[in-house]
Amino acid sequence: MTLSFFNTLTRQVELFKPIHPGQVSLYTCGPTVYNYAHIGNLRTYIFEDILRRALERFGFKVSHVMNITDVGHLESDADAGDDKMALASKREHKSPWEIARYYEDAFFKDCAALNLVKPTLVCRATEHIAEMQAMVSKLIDKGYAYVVDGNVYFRISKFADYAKLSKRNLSELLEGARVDVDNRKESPLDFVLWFSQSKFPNQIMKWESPWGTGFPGWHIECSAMASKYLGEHIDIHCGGVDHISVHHSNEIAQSEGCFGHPWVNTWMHGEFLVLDKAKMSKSSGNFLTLKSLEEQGFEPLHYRYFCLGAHYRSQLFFSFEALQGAKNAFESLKNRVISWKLDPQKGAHPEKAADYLKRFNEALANDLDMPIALSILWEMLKDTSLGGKAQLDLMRQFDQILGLGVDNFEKAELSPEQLALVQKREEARADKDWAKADELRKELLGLGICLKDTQTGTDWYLSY
RNA sequence: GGUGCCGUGCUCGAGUGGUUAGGGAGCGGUCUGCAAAACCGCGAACAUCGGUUCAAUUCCGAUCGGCACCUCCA
Repeated sequence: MTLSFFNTLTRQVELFKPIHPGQVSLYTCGPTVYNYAHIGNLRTYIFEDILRRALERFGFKVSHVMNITDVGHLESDADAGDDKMALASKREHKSPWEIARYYEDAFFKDCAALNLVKPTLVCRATEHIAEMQAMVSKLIDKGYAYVVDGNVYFRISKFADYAKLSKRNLSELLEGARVDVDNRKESPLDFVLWFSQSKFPNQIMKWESPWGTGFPGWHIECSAMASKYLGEHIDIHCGGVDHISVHHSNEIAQSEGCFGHPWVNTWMHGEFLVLDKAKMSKSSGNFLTLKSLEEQGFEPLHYRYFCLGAHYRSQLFFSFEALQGAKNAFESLKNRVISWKLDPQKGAHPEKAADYLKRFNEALANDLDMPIALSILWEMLKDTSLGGKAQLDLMRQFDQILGLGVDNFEKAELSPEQLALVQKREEARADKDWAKADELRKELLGLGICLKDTQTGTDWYLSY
């Protein structure tokens, strides 16, 4: 069985073959840390987490690098709009550095809550200014970049393959380009590598450079850091679909211009989570965070499960109703797992487990087809001929990919007061005082506890 | 304006040239003092209009609708 992935570069599902046998270099574009990550951002990191886990299941040693964009960037290369770090800084009365560290920390807390496997290396843009400058210098030397008034721009016309990722022709892009007020550029499509002259002369985050004191363009950080830690030729680079036509196209141009050879073998992009018929936008402030979901009674893992229901290359429409469905399914799954843990029965046909695992892995290998993987999971959950023991074992293996935290599923503890109520009801039942028993049941239900009368006594579980 | 993707039952969401996806919700049943959980069963779909074909939800075209990208953005 071999992994296959959809490669944006070729627009096809391809058999995955690493550059070095048994090893994979993976670069995933990280967050810009001027605000909380919203659930749309997080969907992409969940997709990348499944990818990471899949690679490891198939035996690869993965070097996974993620950047943290902690430098402020303008809304466009044309020096228009606002610097989001500076805005946040003003809003919260903190220095840009404090803002960056605060939201970086918040981001990793969200990741942990979603059971995302940590990248093997996380790197901050502000700690790699020298590497970026070195790359910019090299691009100038090779004629791929030019300096105007202290700003450095990438010369698109020099890089013939500029549209190879976006599959759009240059004249089309030029026609579509919005009015560009930066007349320092040779072409509207040229993008900034280094900014010394911006409308923010009092920029707090700034560094000395051969071209003037300023800050790097947005795209250069990924190229500089990816090559520093993963080399000049990497296996997989991921991000959201919005990055295809600008950010990643620019990264390819500057990296391949600099190195003189192809840079990334496989480009993978996660589709958007769509909310209220509009995409969630971090910069417009219209977004939901993990915290907003928690305030409505949803745990981070409910959201993770919700995301697994759709293929990463399909748009996923968010609604609280749909999330509630995911929550119900997740809790039902959890209760099954707990019952297996408490009473691992041997089934009539535990040997069928191997087939379920094979089918699950096949779905995974087929461009991370999690909706199919989930349907196999549910088929397995309901197949009592396997027996709880085999089902639990299989569930643990599935969960190495799904990341739902099966090992942490435990029967919740009741407080002594709650246990006393359960006891009181049992006594009422023994006395056949049904009215009192029902009243106590109702009281417990108000505390989120459902009772289940069995032959061996009264059992309980948490309602959801 | 340009480019691309998509349109499946009450809902979310896979998939396929002829044969059951799956989850949630709903309904009926078994079980129960009553419940709950579990289990069994049930209903219901492929935007519209043409075309290709023995056969189309699946292929082709048009229309309508939605979304995304072209600008910081997952």
